[in-house]
Amino acid sequence: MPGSMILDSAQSLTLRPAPPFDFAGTVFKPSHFPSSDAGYEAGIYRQTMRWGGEVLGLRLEDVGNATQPAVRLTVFAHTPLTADALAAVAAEVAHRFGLDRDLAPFHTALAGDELLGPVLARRGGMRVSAGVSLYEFPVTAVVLQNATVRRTVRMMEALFAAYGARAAYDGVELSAFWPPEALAAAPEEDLRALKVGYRAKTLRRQAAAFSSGEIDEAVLRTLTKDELKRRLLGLYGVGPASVSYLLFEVFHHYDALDYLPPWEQKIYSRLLFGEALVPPERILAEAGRCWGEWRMLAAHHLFEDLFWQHQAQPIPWLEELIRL
DNA sequence: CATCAGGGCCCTG
DNA sequence: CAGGGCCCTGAT
Repeated sequence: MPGSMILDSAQSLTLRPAPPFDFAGTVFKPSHFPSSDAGYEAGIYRQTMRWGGEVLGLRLEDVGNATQPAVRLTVFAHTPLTADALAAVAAEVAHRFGLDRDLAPFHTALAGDELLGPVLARRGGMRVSAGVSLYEFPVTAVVLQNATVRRTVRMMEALFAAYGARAAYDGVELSAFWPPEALAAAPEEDLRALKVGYRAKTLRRQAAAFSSGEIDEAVLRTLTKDELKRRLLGLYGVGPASVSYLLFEVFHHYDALDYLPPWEQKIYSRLLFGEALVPPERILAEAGRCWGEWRMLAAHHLFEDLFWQHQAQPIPWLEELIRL
């Protein structure tokens, strides 16, 4: 990998999400596998972002309070962005981190929920967020398939090392994603050398779909959930599990809980029923009954809250499920 | 040493 | 719609 690029131009602006807002719960999802393109420490979130052919460095910091939430966004770049480009980046960041959404109706509807109420009191205002792009998200879904977390992390880092970049800014050095063209052009055997196995084919085909312009995220954002789901399932390597993640984390459909993969099944079995393993249909039915159109958002709150608790004080049964 | 499942999905019959 | 196969690892 070439040396890291220095991003020494910094431009800042302030984003103002509607209350309630939880900064930490929004930028850092403890249930996600760690990856070197992002980091959260001492109340500051940093991640790289490939944007318009450039690698940018983002820094997000909480500068608000309960009644007037505010996020200071600083965009680091090799050369300063134009005012329009900076505004476009800010709008994209606001979208990716759900800062353009209002969770007040969700809170009003479910503050009295037996399971969710206490979680909302602790972590109320946590947004649904995915820092990565629509192309990058399926990459992370693909390295999760049929793999334990340890292997997922290795595959992801091997891909960063071979095809990504390194960016130094704001006192840190982080990895950055590659443009889809880079993987679309890579020989399958080169990818296999990174020990991604059968995923090599998937990664190439997805990269090709994005580099050819066949996918237009702006158009996808305007589709209904069902139509969007149909289109996303057309992406090679995206099946029922990945499409749920996409609908929820990238497109912010708060009701995208119609399928439960095995790992989630185990965790929600404990959370909702206090049992080791409950059939997925029963979990889905219970979520629909309790939370209706908010079912995935509510489930996400319970899920992340559990991982926050686990960080503070390890939970044995969860420890076993997070097999590194 | 062999076997198997893992935070799926594709393809075939 | 069911089930085999897929890369590689770590657990058994």
